[in-house]
Amino acid sequence: MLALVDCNNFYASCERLFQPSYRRKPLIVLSNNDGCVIARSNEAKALGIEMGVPLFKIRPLVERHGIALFSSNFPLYGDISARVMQVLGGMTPQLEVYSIDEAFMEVPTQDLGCFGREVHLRVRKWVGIPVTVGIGKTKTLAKVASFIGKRRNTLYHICDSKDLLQVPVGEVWGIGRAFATKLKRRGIHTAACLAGASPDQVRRLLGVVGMRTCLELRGEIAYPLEKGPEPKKNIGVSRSFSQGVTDLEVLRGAAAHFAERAGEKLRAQGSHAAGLMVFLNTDRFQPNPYFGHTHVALCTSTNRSAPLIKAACAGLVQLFRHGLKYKKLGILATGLAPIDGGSLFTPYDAKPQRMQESIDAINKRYGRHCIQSALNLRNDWLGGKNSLSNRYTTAWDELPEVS
DNA sequence: TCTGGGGTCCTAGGACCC
DNA sequence: TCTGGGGTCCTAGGACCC
Repeated sequence: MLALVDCNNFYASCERLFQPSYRRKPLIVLSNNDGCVIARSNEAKALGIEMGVPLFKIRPLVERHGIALFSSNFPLYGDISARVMQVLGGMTPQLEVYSIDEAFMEVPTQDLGCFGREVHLRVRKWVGIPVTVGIGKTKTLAKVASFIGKRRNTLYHICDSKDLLQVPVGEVWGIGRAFATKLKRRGIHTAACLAGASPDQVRRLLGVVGMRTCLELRGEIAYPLEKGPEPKKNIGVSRSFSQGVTDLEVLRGAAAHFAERAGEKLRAQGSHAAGLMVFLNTDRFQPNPYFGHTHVALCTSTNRSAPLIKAACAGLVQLFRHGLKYKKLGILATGLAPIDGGSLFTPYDAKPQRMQESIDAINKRYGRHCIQSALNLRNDWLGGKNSLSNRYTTAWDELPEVS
């Protein structure tokens, strides 16, 4: 049997962990630039705040009900997530960390209820975060169980066949808006109905992906538990700007920053990139937006910041058109491959490599961005985070104080 | 005025090879 | 007038996830 452990309203719960006065109060967490809602406490959900709505559309509601606002604080959420996963890792022979707030695990005992309750209690006690445990024969059924558990507000739920009747087909893991529309058009409205359909028919309608979901709902494993974390096949960094940017030099600062960040991510997973895709757009909500993208090949595969920055800036200059007001810039490292020491034909120069290692060592010891590209000094593209909480667990000068 | 960021997988079609 | 068969790799686009 498989369990899905899902942290309830994860980002909202993280904020409450260090500011308990917000318990039982409506609270929302906002995306970059305090733009959209990306997490809501149950009280905020009850007020009708939808996932993903832009803040400006719900301002009146926020003020009327005194809803607490938080800017997103990913250093905090990432650290709390790691603690939750560590606790889960101690309770199962096999854990698959699925996202920042979810993990699948093999249930090592016959007593499913006891296991579900124990997982909830242990995470609650050791980390302080509420989780819902869904148990089923497949990942998709564990997801169904978690859906029911959350709706009934229980600590855990074990999937049984009647549950599928209560789950709208669009709520099934793997069925998004487009698939749900196609299914409903053919009279398939619930998970039970999808499970009852013929897998071949579902395959013709939705392709193999849809068919796998159908099989999983019937109790047949199509997505086994994964062993270790696979290295990422793409690594991207992008940001929207709160104010439109017209100045190439400001964009260059942002491009350098993103390339440096991408380099950090590449080095962290031990990969090289062969190229860099650069994206530049104007406001997508205005008429005739500009969407530019270009690919820049790197002379040799690398994960060092300097050549990545150079490539990012080269791509940017290609895409830049005078007189436009840009709202978003992004880069994507492509052609990722593990570092293998290079081949006979790749030129290898140890010096820049050693320099990168030294920079990383200094930054690790004295703080991120202690040494960085001078281009990064131009950071006026950075948007505001008006309601940012402290990094309670990852920054010495922001630790909680007890008086 | 204000609208997130970071991923995955599958499929179809074109280029190219023998 | 007749115009093969089989394979790989790459890319773009669409669907999904949190």
